[in-house]
Amino acid sequence: MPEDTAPSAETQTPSTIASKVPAPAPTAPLATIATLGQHDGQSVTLRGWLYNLRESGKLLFPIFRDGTGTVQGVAHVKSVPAHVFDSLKHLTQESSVIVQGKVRADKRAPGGYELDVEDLQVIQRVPESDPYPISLKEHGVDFLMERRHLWVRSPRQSAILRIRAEIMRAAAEYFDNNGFIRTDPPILTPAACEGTSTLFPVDYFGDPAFLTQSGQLYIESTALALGKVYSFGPTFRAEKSKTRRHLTEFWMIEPEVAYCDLDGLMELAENFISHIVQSVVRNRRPELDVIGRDVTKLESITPPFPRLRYDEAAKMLQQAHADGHLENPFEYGNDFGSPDETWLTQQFAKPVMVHRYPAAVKAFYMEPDPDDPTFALCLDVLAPEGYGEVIGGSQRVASYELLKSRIEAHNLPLEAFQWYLDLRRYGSVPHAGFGMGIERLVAWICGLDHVRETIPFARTLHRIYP
RNA sequence: UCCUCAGUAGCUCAAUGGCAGAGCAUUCGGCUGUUAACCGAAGGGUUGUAGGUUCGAGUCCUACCUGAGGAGCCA
Repeated sequence: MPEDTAPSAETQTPSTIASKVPAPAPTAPLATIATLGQHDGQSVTLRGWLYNLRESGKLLFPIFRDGTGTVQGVAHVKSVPAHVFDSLKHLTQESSVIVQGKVRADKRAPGGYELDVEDLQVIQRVPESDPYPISLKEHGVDFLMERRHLWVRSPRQSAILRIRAEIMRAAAEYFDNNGFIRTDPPILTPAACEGTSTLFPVDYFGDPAFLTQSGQLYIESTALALGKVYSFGPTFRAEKSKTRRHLTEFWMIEPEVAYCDLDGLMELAENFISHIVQSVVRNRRPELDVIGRDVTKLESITPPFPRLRYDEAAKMLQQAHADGHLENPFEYGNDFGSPDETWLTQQFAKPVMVHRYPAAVKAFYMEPDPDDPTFALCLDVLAPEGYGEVIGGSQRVASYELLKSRIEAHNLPLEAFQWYLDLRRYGSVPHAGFGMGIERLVAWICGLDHVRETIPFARTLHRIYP
């Protein structure tokens, strides 16, 4: 209730007291800007902030935001009480207000409705001596990231966070509706999962420990207990990557399925991604419009996705270099470089699933292809429009002897993997899983050029504030 | 770790080696339908740091700091 949330005059510093005359709280029923259409012709109370203020003589055009959207108010000097007009006229950007007004459909309004202001209660007035730093004009990346705690209020950033939330909801929904059990792995781990990436060390009561880089090994365990499982949580990489695709802390959702092979995994991946994209198209259309995303490109994301063996992709890359589309030649047997991957995804309208990479360039736990053991039964899903890898996964090594020799060949500490080897000692089965980076998926679906805008507070190589 | 680029007013950016500038923001004034409103005025500067070249350096040179983009590695 407004009476409960309004700070008393005693708790405010003199400079932020809204008015010497305490304004009575508006009494009309509460509404949100997103649902104004249900109140056409009625007086409602909105609780929010002043986004912008324009004026034209005796007319004021305040734009309010409340977290659900923005609406333009209209206040004429003759139509509102004098103290309301005065405090509105000198109101500052991002001051918090409770405003009462009559909803009126108007063709000139971007959202279809305007609010004829009737009453106004200023909760906290931003002093003009220290104005809100993020103006409506252009700003640089560093300036905005330094004020990320305020930047999230902007319509574009809010829309992205709403789409992110829908992506996470739909992703969990897909697994929940298809018989998966969510089993979250630990974030504090005793050793590297893969022994490759650089990890963040932490002191665990005097013992060394690390922040997880993947929950995969742990959910292989729960998959053999529960059949179909997934995990969803933050993961950490201490690599000094400095690109538009990298964060040091990011969210990953990982399914793992017992009695699943590579073909089953590819089917899961294309259905999973399609479900997420179509949920966003269906449930977050206004937000996609706010950020200017071409929705037709998302509507076409349905199964099946194109599948490409590593061999075929390699031939395409070599041809692309011969034709002058790629600067550097692709050397068969290597993993794809970033420019290779970008070019490859631009050849397809849908995500492309590249499978069966050379085992030599892939992780130790990947099952070799029985048709040719120099290849791994693995899968990368590359998002279109140049976005690149959003999913990496594989069928896992099922044989105890092979897994043990792989661990030794990679110079990994065998004792740390005894529990993992147990999964092959007691009822080993073919199983497979993948990990999907949420931020890269958000970047692709939103059409962003950097992952730092896909998460409320991005952690990058040079940023841990705010 | 390597390569490239940048750092000037609160913000975004100009300034041939020769007086430190504009738009926005802020304050004041004007305007009864504005859409990042517009018009007029005012205040606002240790040009990232240290050194060097020069009659004279925001500009040229050296080192350093900070950030951005890319490579590698990955989701």
